[in-house]
Amino acid sequence: MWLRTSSREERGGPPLSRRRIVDEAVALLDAEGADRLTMRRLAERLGTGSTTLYWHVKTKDDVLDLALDAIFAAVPIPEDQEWRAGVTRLIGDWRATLLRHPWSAALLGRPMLGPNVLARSDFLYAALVGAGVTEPHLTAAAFGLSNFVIGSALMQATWLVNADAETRDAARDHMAQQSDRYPALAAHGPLTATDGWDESFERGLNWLLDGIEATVATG
Amino acid sequence: MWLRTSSREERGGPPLSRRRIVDEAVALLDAEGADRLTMRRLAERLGTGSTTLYWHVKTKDDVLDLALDAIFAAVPIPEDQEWRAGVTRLIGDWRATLLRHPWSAALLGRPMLGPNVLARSDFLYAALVGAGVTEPHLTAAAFGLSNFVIGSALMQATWLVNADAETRDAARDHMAQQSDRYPALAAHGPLTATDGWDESFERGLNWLLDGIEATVATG
DNA sequence: CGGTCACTCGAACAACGATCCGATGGAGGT
DNA sequence: ACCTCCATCGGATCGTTGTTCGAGTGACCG
Repeated sequence: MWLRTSSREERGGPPLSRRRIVDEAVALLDAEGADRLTMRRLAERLGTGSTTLYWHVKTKDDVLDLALDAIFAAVPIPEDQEWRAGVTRLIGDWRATLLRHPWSAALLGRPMLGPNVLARSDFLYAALVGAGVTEPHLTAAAFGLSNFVIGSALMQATWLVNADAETRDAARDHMAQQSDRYPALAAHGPLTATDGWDESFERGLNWLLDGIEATVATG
Repeated sequence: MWLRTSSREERGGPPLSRRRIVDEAVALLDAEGADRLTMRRLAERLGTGSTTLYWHVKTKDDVLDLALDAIFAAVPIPEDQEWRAGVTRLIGDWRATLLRHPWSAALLGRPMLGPNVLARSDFLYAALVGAGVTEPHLTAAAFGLSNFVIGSALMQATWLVNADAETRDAARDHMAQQSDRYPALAAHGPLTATDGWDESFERGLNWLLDGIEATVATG
């Protein structure tokens, strides 16, 4: 009896649940990246066998979908704000969350239909409608803002993930070596520098918001 | 001698080369999608052994990087146009190419440093500089436009790839079932419809271009 | 003719996602 | 106290993947 191996202490704390699996998956993704997430490794961190996970979850893709939606719980839904301030905050927090979990960039190519994502998309639509934006500008505004955040986070996360000095230096050398072939790029584009990205993001976001705001003024 | 299996006719035509591998990889990706691309299957289509590919290419990721860059050869670099028309064309063709090869969306999370991508980025920078856009607006403009195309194509390709009626209907049902939880979304957002995307894309692009144009007017 | 060089490929390895089938253990009934 | 049931777990295993190793093959050059 005391030699039993399956006491709750020797396993990973509370009983296994979909919730615990997803939380641990996010932790593992944060720590080691998207390609290091394995059902076996995930199970090991949870103190269970790998096959046990399949009782709570149908496939590995489900884990990824759930993990991707889970991180957006950290994006607060603004309340009682003027529409533009609220949208700016939502989009900014959205981007910050994507960048805090750079592995999420690689997963953006799958349908995002989780409750957290839907709730925040719903807020976005509601805020735009409340601002007086009407079709066909409404769809364009919602899509434009979403696409802008996603693209922005994807590009920046690409360089956050490959942040090893080797890749970075190789890229810089590669560019410098062919600076005659890409003159404008060599003169202005620090492609691997993530310094001005926050400011650039804000600028682009404001261009979009200005355009959206103009449609409600002129109809 | 006549029993020899390695005559050129029994293998795949001309001798193997990096060029042929990449072309066939693009064809395979177009035909079956990103997850069906296997070194073995790719080799089979080329009429060679799977391990032979590793003589011309270091890893599978190299094949993906090369294939991703290869498709942008189909994006013509505009010439002799007013800057806004040229940029609009470039971005539009860029998006069209991404959508013509929907598997590319899943690969956008990797550094794009191929010659085709760099040449077109160089044109974008040059066009903006020629228009009189200066820092810090220049970086923001280039990033904003790039991010917008990438995000837009990524979102739309997500639904092109999962275009099976099953997934689509399931998504629609899932939304309709919880329309009380997401009222604004249910009222306006046909998330799975790709109808108005072209128009929405153009609208968003023009908002960005308007904003960029304004910075050159006011300094 | 001998040798070098570019190129090819079968066998093999480790790791992966996924699944079968059996073991375990606690709750609840009798 | 015993049995039954069912949620929960895991060892063994299957098929597939990316990649390496070393042995080949033929063309070309001296």
